[in-house]
Amino acid sequence: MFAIADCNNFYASCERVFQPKLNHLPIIVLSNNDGCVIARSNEAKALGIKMGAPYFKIEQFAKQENIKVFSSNYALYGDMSQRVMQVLSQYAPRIEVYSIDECFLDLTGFQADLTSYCVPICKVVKQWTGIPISIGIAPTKTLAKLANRLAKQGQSKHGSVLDWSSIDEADVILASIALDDIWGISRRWTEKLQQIGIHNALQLKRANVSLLRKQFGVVMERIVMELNGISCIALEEMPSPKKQILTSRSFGEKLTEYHDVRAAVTHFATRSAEKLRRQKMTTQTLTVFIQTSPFDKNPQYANSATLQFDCPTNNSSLLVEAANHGLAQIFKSGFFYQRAGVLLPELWAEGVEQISLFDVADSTKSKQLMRALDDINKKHGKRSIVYGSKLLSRRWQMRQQYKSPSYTTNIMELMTIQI
DNA sequence: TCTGGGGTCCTAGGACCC
DNA sequence: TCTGGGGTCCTAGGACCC
Repeated sequence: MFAIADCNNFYASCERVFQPKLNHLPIIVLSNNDGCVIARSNEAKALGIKMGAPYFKIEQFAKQENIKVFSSNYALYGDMSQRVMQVLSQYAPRIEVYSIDECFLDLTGFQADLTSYCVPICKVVKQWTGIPISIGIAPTKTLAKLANRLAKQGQSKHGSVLDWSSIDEADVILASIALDDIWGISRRWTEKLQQIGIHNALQLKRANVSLLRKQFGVVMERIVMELNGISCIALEEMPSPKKQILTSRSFGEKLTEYHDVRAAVTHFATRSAEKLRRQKMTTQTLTVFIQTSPFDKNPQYANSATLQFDCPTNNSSLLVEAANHGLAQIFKSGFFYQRAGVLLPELWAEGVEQISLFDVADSTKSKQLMRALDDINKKHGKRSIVYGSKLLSRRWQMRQQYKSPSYTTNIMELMTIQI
């Protein structure tokens, strides 16, 4: 038996915790670079703001309707997420933190009425963190997600909690659910399913499984089984180690100069190395890529370069050097670059890598240097020590015009109260 | 002027092994 | 007249998630 707890309009709710005057007012949160809408309060949804809408297209409307706009503040959202997850973890022997705002709970074997068990969870999370959540309960993850969606739509007699098994005519409900509201089914598959006469969740539940397996593969087969109440997607308690690490950004403005892009790439390589070390991993491969904007009417260009290290490493200096080397190979002047990134596509656990027969580098020294670097940056602020090529330019940095303070993670940005 | 940033899994096909 | 059986690894592309 699964429950899924899902924070309502999570990013918008995080902003509201620290500005309660915004309760009941329309709020939107923008993606990095203040590009697209990625979260909306219910009031903003009611005004017709679409998920993913480019901000510059709705800016006028937002002003006109007095919608409160925020840049993404991931320091805040990440910290608030941890608080919510910590509370939830007290209510089940096993949980799976599925995303920044969602968590599966294993309720297998619980004797109590599950709805009565979960209603207080919502209350406590709200009281202790300020974040409103909804809970869906079902024998499979897929059905739990559907129950959660129905709860959010106000279709439960118990407020924000809905147990799938308490629904009298589940098939009638299923018939009213669109295909792309099902977890794992998006636009392409919706179109493909409609072509073979399947138009809603009930039809998919009753469809011929082996036929669907042939046409769509095992992923679709699992979805159909799960709709039928047969659990195929297990709870994954331990986060599995990362298989790749990507650091990339759109630039705050289009860049044409090599040194501007180089500064960005140096930063991405440094960040990637930091992520590697935090996860105690190394990489033997680095890919650096650059691209112009697909929306740009100017000539388009995109390219990448992949470099190999002699031995797996997480040394920032080596990654920065490789990224700069790769950039030199692919950079062409005359283009308006919009985005760049550094990808580490295959990772190793630190210490298990194959070293080179001829490697004479003192790896102990390298490790000590990186530890000193990380310690200093931790103690004295994130960017106390940086690589020189990052200082060539700041023009790549993203726009964040509407960012709220990092209330919970930066002592300098604590909330102030006037009496 | 202005359109995000991370990830994962599966499959088919080709190359290769004994 | 007739030419096996059982595998692995890698890659690209396509789909999906939040």
